[in-house]
Amino acid sequence: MQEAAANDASWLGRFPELAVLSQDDRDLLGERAMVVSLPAGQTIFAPGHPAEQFLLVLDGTVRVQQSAASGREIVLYRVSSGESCILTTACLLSEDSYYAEGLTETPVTAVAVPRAAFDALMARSSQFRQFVFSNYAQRIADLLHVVEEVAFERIDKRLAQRLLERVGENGELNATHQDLASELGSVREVISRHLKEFQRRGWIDLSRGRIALVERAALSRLAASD
Amino acid sequence: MQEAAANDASWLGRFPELAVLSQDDRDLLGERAMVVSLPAGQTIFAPGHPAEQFLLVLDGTVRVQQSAASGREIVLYRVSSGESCILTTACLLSEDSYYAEGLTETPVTAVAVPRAAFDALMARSSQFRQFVFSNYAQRIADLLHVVEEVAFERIDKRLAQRLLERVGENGELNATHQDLASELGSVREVISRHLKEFQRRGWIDLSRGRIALVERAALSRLAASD
DNA sequence: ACGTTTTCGTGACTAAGTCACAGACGATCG
DNA sequence: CGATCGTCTGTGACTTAGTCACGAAAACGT
Repeated sequence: MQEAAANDASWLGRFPELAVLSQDDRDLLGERAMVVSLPAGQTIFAPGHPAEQFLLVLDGTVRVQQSAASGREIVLYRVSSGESCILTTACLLSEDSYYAEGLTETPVTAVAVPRAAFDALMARSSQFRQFVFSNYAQRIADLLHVVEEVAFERIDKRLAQRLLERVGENGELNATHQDLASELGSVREVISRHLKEFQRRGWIDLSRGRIALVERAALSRLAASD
Repeated sequence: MQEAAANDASWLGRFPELAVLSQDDRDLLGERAMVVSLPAGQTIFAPGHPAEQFLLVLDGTVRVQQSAASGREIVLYRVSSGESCILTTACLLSEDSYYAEGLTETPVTAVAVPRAAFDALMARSSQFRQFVFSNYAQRIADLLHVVEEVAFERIDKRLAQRLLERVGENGELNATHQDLASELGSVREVISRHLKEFQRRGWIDLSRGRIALVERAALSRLAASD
């Protein structure tokens, strides 16, 4: 973890909801918060290893996922630039362990607000409270969305959605079948078979660790089907 | 909705975490909060119909569930005596609609804290903030548990767990197969078949709208199996 | 007692997940 | 270059879960 100079709160521009803070509150953040850099693949929080800071992501993405004893995993949501990793604060307060973990998916630059500064801002700034609450609300909405998908949606539809979500500018994704299975809380074999069927229909092109989307429209249609 | 006399904050005894509030804060709740009575089957909040008050449940239970377009449902968690219906506050802040709804499952007595009083307490009482945050944390933990179960657990195990959870003092439950399917986010036929199998093994006794647990130990074993 | 509504049972089928193993690709190193 | 090794992918056979289409049985009201 690298620290930048304190007192530099230029990063505040990334968080429109914090722009409304008073000068005093902005100063507090400038003084107490630190910009940190994390490599990809770093664990931010995990069961039995809660985070001690409130993180605001500037660059990169943090993946929050749940792992089962069987080894199966499911991605709950991602925290990206301009968003906060609010679950870390909830982790601190819950006696029950969480079984959710946060990992940096890319190198991440983030602002770490120490617990004491976080508490102080919660106490004195209604705008900051508003920011924190709307973050909670967003994450709860994300979790409800996951429940809905896992409980009620077909896997081929969900797979098509993910392919479209995660495709890069070049129309490709670098992901193994196992990676996609872990995204969706499914297993490789099932994903492999559906990908194969997509390929048979000419929708995608498969190679080892790489998927190229050929017929985006067809995938979109499946992704939007009821 | 019936209101009780204001200024009577004797209900505070039900919330140990609020016992630590200052006298001023307790007075505020006594003055502004109102005890309300709701019949069973009442909708507390629903998509496009958010609640405008922070509810603290004194008696009865509120069921929070999610409904899919197909008609399938899943219970997310229940709010019972001494707990708060914190999702209502998150609902207010989230632009995305929620698709979760809250229903009184029994007649419910609750304390309704108006928005303004809630905001005032959040501003001035760290203990109240602590209370609200730990409520959020608990509900998030509940949601994570639902995700884990739906994504990774077998339906027979989950069914056994529910039977044990929801059985009454007399060793019976009044629930249709459809009710149990809606609890678990499954469908009636699947539940019927598993119940039938449980009965064949002598674990339960079935009659219309009623299930009697005969071999609780066997159900517990299944519920705890990995 | 009769028709109506709700609940439950069941067979035949599709979708998803499990298990076991084989083959194929790509990097690395003599 | 070709052999080797770890990872990734393909596939068949099977179990579990969900869908669809019925029909039968139990409770309910009049």
